[in-house]
Amino acid sequence: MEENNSSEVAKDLDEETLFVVSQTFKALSDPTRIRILHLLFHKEMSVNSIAETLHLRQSTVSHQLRFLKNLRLVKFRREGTTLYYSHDDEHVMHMLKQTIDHACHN
Amino acid sequence: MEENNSSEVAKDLDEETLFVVSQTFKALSDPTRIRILHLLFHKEMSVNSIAETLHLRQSTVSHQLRFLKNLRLVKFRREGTTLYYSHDDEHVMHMLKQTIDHACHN
DNA sequence: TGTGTATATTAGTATATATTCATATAATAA
DNA sequence: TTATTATATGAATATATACTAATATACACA
Repeated sequence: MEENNSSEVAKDLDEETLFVVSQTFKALSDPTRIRILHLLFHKEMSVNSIAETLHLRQSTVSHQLRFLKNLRLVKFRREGTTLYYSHDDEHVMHMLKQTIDHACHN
Repeated sequence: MEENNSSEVAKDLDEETLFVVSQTFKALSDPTRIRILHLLFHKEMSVNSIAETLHLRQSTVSHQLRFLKNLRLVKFRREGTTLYYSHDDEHVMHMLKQTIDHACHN
């Protein structure tokens, strides 16, 4: 008689799962990325407008957006030379929102 | 007429909130800490048994447990010279579990 | 073709982090 | 007391990370 593997005995996690999970949380572990994702909660924004709004260098924002894009947490659409970024992972955004609500009492 | 602050306009997050949120996710962003917390899902465990189970040095486990304890993600009880650690934050453990389930298809 | 604008990339640097070894502390038993 | 066991701590090191300045690329338009 076997138990369902998610109960009773904790198997060690396989390497791929560990990597994906740790990378996901790493994305949310940096104040700059949190601020960027927080901006993208309700609307899409261009790289420059994100930079201006948050008082960050264009280069800094672009680097962090690449990080988030690699994890498929954001996506973009092009309009001329402007790239509009928006969030692309409901689960992660929900976790972020909940944790922010939990942390700040506004 | 003011909107509820959580709608329409995204205010920038205050520094304290950013710190708390980023630290919370940082706790979950390291494979070693994930493995430790994963072990503590269902039971309490001593430092040495965690180290043995995960094939880690006692020192490594102790350092990471201190990190987790500072964030109040784990607590411990003493029995003689042995300290039994267990998880102490349902919200964080729930996020971790969900993200693991989402990442691995076992 | 050139010019201007928006974004991406590269390389360098400073800081943060995880691990390890060696040692310290704490509780217990003999 | 001394010895033993379990855990914590401090210092050193290697790696990872975030930011910046400078430059490259991509697109639009004259």
